[in-house]
Amino acid sequence: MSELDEQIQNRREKRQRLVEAGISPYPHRFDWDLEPTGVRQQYGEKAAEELEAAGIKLRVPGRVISVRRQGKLIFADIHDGKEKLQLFIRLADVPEAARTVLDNLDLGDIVGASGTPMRTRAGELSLKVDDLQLLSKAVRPLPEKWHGLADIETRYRQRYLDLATNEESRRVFEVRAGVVKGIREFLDARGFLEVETPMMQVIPGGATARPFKTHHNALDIDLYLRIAPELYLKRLLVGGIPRVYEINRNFRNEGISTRHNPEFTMLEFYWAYADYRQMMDLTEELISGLAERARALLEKYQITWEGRPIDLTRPWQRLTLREAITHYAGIPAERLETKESVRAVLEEKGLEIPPGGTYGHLLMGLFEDTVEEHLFAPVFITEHPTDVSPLSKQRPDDPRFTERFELYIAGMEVANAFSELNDPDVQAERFRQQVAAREAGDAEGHLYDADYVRALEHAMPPAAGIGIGIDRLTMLLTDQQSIRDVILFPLMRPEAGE
RNA sequence: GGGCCGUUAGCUCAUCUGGUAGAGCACGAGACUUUUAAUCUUGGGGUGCAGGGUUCGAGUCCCUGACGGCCCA
Repeated sequence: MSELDEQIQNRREKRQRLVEAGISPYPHRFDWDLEPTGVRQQYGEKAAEELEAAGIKLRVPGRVISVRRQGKLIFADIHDGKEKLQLFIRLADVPEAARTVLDNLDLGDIVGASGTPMRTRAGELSLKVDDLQLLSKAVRPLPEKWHGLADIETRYRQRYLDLATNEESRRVFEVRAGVVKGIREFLDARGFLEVETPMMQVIPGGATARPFKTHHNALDIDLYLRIAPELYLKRLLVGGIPRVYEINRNFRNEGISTRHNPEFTMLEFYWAYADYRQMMDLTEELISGLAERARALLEKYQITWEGRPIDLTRPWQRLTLREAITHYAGIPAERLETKESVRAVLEEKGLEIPPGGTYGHLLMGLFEDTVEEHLFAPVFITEHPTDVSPLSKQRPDDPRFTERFELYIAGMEVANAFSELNDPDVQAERFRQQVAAREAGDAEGHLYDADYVRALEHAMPPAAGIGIGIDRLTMLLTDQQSIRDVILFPLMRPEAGE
């Protein structure tokens, strides 16, 4: 018999013995007073005499993660996913049924203990147990406790084992929840309305990406999983919701990497009567606040990336795209003014000429290849070319560029925002240009959305809008280098035999 | 899609140049009434990712494939 089969069989036999003794291995409920974390919070500071004098009775549930048997005395640690509590059990103190449970107890079992908080000779806060109940029998063993579960593949495929054994992993997802909660509090306090817009769309818009395709049988139409909620949220601006946001999933049918999962979570919000400069101020405030929250949850002195501290002190640097290229790649400003001169720079540096081939594509390509990697401290990169920003408002003084910014922190693009284009005729023309580019072979060009143009014809207030990737933001705040470490169940190829 | 790396006991990892696969934890049996990575005695546990090849002999060398990781596109 293999090792694993043997352990499982042992556990199943123990379970059978319990059943034969009239003890259910899966009872229906347990009325409890505190979990281990709560017991620590409430009694962690109390002295031994104080606890003894108080003589409090508590019922505490948790998973057994460690057992130290010492003759007629048993020490066991139970865990609630966050903290552990030691059970101090004298066999003489507990009823027959509890002794049967203890005789057949395994690591990983979930139990409910009744007893009195006390302190052992070694000073460890413990529950002096007078009764113990099995709440759920584990017939399969947990990974070893000391090293935890290290195998990356198993951590992603069997996240429950990762969470059950690795404290750090659990923390990351607590921070993620804190980030989302913090965003809601921040926006709700400023009068933003949270909404949900379609995930299944007839015309996938609002971003440049390849969509997932699906089909609705009753209507017999092809649908696409959304690549962004943008165009729907702006329809709501037209409809008279001047401050609106959505935190939800987007889907992009592209490669998988440490920074890309096919489904990922985005915050988008739209703020009527404001422009992209005001949006930069608000973004600083929002993300600084979220960083504070993350620091508190992680009990960290400072946010770090690959161990290197990130200085989030405001205000953050603001550079135009062209200034950034001049500063980081040493290209004179005058060489960034025309398509031909930018192409010459790319050729001189031996860099790839991006497809699409417009001035904007070339300038963005140069930026990505020479600047992005240097952007560690938070920096707003502004004024992206108009032809790569089909939903952004142009600068009044130079229509080649838009009122747009991307926020970079630790080399990662964290946010993308702009003053929203609300002239219906200009928007229609931009869509036409995108469609033409698509027909010329640019697979990522936007599709023409006639209803969206019609909505703009009814007047959309001037507004600034932003998209912030929740996964990447969580990576940044928790110092996790892979997006798979901040998504509970990242997409994996199915295991053999599935 | 390309390059490099990984896959050995339930878990974490060893096994130099090819010569009968080991440890710690976990597991079984026993001892122990203040342990906390408990300790002590003792025992069991392997399709070395899969398939093919070279060889007297392959976990180890070669080829193909699967899954995963990192980097690049």
